[in-house]
Amino acid sequence: MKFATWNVNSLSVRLPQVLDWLQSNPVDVLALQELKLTDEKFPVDAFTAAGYSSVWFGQKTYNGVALISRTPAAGVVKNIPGFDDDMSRVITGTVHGVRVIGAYFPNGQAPGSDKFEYKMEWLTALRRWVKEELATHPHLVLMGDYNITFDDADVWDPEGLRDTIHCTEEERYHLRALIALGLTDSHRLFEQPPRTFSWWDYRDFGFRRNRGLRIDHILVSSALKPLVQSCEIDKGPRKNERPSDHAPVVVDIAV
DNA sequence: ATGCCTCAGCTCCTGAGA
Repeated sequence: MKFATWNVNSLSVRLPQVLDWLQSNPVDVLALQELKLTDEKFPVDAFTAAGYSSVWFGQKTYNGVALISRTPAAGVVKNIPGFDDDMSRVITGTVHGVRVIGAYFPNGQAPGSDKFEYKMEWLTALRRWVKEELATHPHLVLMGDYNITFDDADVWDPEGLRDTIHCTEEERYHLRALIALGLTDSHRLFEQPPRTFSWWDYRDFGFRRNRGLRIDHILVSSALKPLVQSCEIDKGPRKNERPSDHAPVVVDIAV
């Protein structure tokens, strides 16, 4: 099975690109983030016509997540149970026995800000939710836009960006705490080219200069780890006209 | 230069993203 995650930065704008990409990359599950549309505007018919089932959790202007899958997702849960949140950031469902959590982690803006504090609380709540889900679903994939880099290798300018948002020790602590639940970063299971990123700033020719960050991740449970065949970041869509600032990440798991 | 793009919306500027 192939699993992919893609922050599309407005599904209304990016729908044709998503459909094109799915046609060339017929993955089994695609997690989308930053839909930036309300539930009634979700283009369910377009995905149905493309042979995909959809579950979604939209929001006006900001956030919004979805799971697009070849076979319908079961046991769908929206956001983090027990964590009061007015933003639509998480959608969970089971596809072919694999529990899939698609998540749009908070940006956090800047260390010390209210939004950073919210990010920390959200990360603590997410970890509890993932731990609960792992207890009943040994086959689990946690994927999405994490808005956190693991270490310097994920950052185009580690010195210049040290301790800035996405690169702080506090954020990385939470990322390691997710790993400590028994999850593995599928990207690092394989030899990867240096300076491999998943996001590039729209400004200042960020993509052309490969000034990016690796902040979109696919973490897999310990039962899935030995079954992971590949993990690739597809820079193709970033070369489109009017691209998302993020590229899709794709993992192939023999399950 | 708290900017440089891009997107949404109470749209001709502002907030947010990362």
